[in-house]
Amino acid sequence: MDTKKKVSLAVIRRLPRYFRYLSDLLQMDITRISSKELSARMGITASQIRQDLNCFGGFGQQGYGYNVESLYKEISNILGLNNDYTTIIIGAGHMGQALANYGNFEKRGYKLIGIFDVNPELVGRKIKDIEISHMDTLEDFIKNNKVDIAMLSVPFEQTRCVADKVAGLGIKGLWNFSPMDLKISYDVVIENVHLSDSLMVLGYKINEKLKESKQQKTIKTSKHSK
Amino acid sequence: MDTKKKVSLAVIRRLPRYFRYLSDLLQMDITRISSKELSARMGITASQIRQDLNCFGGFGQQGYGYNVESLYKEISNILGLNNDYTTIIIGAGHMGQALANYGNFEKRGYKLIGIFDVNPELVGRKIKDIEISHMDTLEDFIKNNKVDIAMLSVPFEQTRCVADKVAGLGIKGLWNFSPMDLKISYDVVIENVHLSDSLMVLGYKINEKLKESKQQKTIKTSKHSK
DNA sequence: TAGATTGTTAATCGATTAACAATC
DNA sequence: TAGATTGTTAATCGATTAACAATC
Repeated sequence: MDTKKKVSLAVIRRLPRYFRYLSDLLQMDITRISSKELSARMGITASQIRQDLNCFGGFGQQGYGYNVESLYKEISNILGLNNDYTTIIIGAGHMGQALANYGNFEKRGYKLIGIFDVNPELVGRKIKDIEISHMDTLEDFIKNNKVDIAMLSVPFEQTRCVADKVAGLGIKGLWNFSPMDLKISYDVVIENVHLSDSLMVLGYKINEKLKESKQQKTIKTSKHSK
Repeated sequence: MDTKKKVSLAVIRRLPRYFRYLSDLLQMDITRISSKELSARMGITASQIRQDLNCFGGFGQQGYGYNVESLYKEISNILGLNNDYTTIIIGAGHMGQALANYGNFEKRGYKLIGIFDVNPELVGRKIKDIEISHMDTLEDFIKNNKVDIAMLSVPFEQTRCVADKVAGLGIKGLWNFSPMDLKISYDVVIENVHLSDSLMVLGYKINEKLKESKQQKTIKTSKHSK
């Protein structure tokens, strides 16, 4: 029946950006915006903005543009930000702690309800009113609580095993911080972060720019020498 | 002169993945690999692998495939992992501390040489032998030391200002952890992380899957009721 | 030599951009 | 009504995949 074409991941990955820019506009008390204006702000084409938004519905009005507040709400809805997901953090090392302490997730409806680690020195300590529990209690916890998302910040070697375990227990999504591409047999959605990949790409870009400027110099020099 | 076409970002973003898989193969003492085998492991087409690698050179050999070690080295080189970049962390909150404590960056040639924060309670404390300095000393530090990369983990509101400052001081790359798209006038390369965007995408995917399975149920039910 | 597998060209697919009729 | 701007179709561009001659 519903033969709507599936929205491409490229579009999805732009949604949080739209959300951020609309949120900014809202804060600046701007009530309406045209695709052209938004295009100038975001640095993408107006055509793409209209194309993107129309994957989900006709949110605009000819001759007027888009109402900032209602578009903001629409995109929140599409992203599921009104859904009140529950999350747990597995691995309370430095990265796990940073995630636990990051307040913005709660604001967006991601409620942290548990933190787990194997390290007895960490177990019992509290982060933001949540006590770190031992990994041994993880299985029972998931069975007794509705847990939507597990944030994985365990060491590389343990990632696969932990991921498989929680996936088997019926968690819906995995947010993976380990530099490893998770492939899970269970019916679970995965989003990889791969910080080190990102840093390597930065390194590449720097390298590239350096080479370019060297080449520029060479060209200049050879001109002079002629 | 050099009319080679610029390699697309899509290809660049796959390089760290190749690097990881080759690193794994090396550890497993596998000396050669065909694009077909690698394809099976990585879940991308053999064609794409060959196409990607050929952007940088003919690293393989007909009838044989690729030598794992030499390909590994080639990709390290392309990514600039033998370059010994120096880095500083600006913002020593939880995320900054997590970054400082993450050992793998050093291994890849990213050497942390400074950490900065405005918080007097943090200034003076040490992370991995590096004392946290006050932000006021940042400018002098960059002038007196070659700093390639600044990792920005400051609060949202301060990101733009800090980014502009360090860019003006001649830093080559910015690794931005704030949920804000940096646009810098200076000649600096930027890589954004945007963790919250990633989490929102995960939320979307979960939402989507949920809708699908509900639809499935509806279809089943309507069949029964017929 | 025969088999395997690359490098590379051509075909396909998908995503972005341009154009414009519809309409507020 | 005239001007603005959308929604949407068509054109273009780029990225992925298929195919195969070259060659180890």
